[in-house]
Amino acid sequence: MNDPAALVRVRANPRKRDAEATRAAILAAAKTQFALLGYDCTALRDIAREAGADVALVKRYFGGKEALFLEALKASFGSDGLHDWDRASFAHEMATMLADSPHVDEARTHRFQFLLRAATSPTTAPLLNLLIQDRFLGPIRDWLGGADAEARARVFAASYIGFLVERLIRGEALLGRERDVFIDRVAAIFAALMSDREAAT
Amino acid sequence: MNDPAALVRVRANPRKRDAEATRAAILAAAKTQFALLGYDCTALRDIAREAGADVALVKRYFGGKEALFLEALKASFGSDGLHDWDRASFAHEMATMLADSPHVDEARTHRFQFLLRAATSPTTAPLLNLLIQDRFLGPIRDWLGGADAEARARVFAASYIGFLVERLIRGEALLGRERDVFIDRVAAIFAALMSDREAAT
DNA sequence: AGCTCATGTCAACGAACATTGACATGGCGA
DNA sequence: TCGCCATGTCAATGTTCGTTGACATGAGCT
Repeated sequence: MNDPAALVRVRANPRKRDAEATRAAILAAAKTQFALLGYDCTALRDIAREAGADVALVKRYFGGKEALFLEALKASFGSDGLHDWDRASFAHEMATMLADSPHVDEARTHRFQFLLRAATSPTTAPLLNLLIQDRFLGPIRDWLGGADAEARARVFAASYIGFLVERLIRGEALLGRERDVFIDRVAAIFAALMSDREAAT
Repeated sequence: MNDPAALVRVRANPRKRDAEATRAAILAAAKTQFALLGYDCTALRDIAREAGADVALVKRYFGGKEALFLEALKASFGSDGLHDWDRASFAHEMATMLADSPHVDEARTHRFQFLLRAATSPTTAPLLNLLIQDRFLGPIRDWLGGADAEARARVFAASYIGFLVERLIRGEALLGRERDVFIDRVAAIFAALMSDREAAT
């Protein structure tokens, strides 16, 4: 995004003619840009410039914008991040991450921002149904386990996305007691969903 | 959206020269289109066609696309819908609405879809901070009441948006036991947030 | 009726975009 | 060293968009 440093870097380190490296660079830039701006607001030219390549190469290596988007989306969900969470501390840690600034867990945030952007763009939303099932809802369901894992995973995923949007909208950081209450409440939601025993009302 | 019926209707009921009516028609069409497609994917020409007006009138009456969007956004949140909910049945009714097809509560869904689209578009997101505070978070906070209403309203609003996104992504309807569990879990979340006494973990 | 100004229509502009095919060029095998 | 093909570059095309100013027209007033 008008990053002069990137241009300098590109000119300083001209890639040797290497199709694979170029393809990878384009894909990496695509992941970033699509996650940041969404499908509609991302220009192939920007991706190409960020990757230090030409727009025409995008067409050559990926076929077109939509194909590039799909590949970037799939690549972003290659390794899911749930397996390595400690179940005991998960709810509280996740809630803390959601309460504080977006820079705490950049990589994870990035991936799910990508998902969110993809889900809320009318152009790409129809493409997501299957992918969501396989790479998002599925892993969550398996990780949750227990009875009615499917439905709980739905609520889990929905809440998660909602908190991401909230953090996206909210500019300033939460502080003091408001932050504590926010974390406690969010943690309670996740904790409840991790159990297959419905809490008493 | 290529709706021949709209064209026919327009030609059949040509508005008499009435600036106010034309302005209102454009604004109504804008509310629909912006909510449906988001800021970036909505073309002024489509809005004008839907309203049976000319593109130039958009400029004359509103000044430009961004101004029209802001006015449409504010107009969509003129009357908030929380006051008239029955508090006793709120959580379950809201959860049911979120579980079932988008057509159950068209108007309310519509308004919040507008908000969601506005929040997730990089073009319009920066404009939202104040509006969100005043017309969305504020009413929820007041409606919730009790201790730490601010923080609870944040979690409430975030969850709500998340469930809207989930419904947007999910194509098919929820059925049978999955639907029941979904509703119960979502209702539990809302119910917990309506109380200022944190549930025991 | 005639004038007039609010209201509506139209065509065009310039920018941004994805896509495409023609062209240049560097690296590698013969 | 020479030639070829993968790789990279460039310019052009067609489309869509927001915006703009010039022009037409109808309703209401004198």
